[in-house]
Amino acid sequence: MSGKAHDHTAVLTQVRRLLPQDELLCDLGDLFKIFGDTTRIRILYSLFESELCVCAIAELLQMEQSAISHQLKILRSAKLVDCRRDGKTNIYFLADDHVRSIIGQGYEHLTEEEKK
Amino acid sequence: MSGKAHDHTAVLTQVRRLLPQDELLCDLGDLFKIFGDTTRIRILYSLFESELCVCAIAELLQMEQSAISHQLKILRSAKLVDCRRDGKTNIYFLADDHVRSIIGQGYEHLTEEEKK
DNA sequence: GTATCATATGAATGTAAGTTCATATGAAGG
DNA sequence: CCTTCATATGAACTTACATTCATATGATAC
Repeated sequence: MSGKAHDHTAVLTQVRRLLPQDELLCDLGDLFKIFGDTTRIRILYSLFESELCVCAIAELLQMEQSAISHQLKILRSAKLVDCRRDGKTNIYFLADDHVRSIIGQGYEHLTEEEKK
Repeated sequence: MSGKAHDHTAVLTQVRRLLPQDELLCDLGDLFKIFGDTTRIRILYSLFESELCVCAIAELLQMEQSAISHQLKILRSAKLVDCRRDGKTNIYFLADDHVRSIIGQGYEHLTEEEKK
């Protein structure tokens, strides 16, 4: 894109070799994008303690049931949560322990910056 | 927000006790939002191997220097990368090992889903 | 000083995405 | 059947945000 600049072909060929495929990098971005929303983070955190039905989450977060449903659909399509039917209600729960690890790492980054 | 629904006050009071403050949840969302962009992920991944100047990153990712600069500013304000002057160029590098851990956890989640 | 390279930045633009509203689906009870 | 509760979903609206373009800053060399 840029015109000719100072040379860094040496470093670049090495970095380029070790850079993952675009598809993986894209998938990673998409995954983290899902964690990048306060509502979804709050939903996931809620499910840390207990599985919950949709209206319980809505009540807990003081949000419309519809908004929660939309977000749960996104979380589900990313395989971060799953659900089962129980009569009229749908019970949602964490589908993956990576959710805890990922959020945990983020938490650590934040609290370490705090100390400085 | 919703009208009266079936009762879950019991679970909710417990979950509510263990739910972090809104400010922390918000900060977590903001942090992950930064990882939720392919360009920024690619920049971070590039810096896994070696520190790089702005125009090297731009050349590597085949993007405008301006776009890279804007994203580096965001990464820097989140304390994920840092930079130092070297003559006319600015050399950027990872500021934090959590970057590797966070991306690593995301990577594991993706590859595990792959297997299923 | 001036010229040039490397980078930063502000404004504008286009697009993605979260919430709301209205409504549809689906299950249980009468 | 019909009603009600729980949830899902599509459309519209609004805001956030990534990129581009033009330009400013900053450093080196002459």
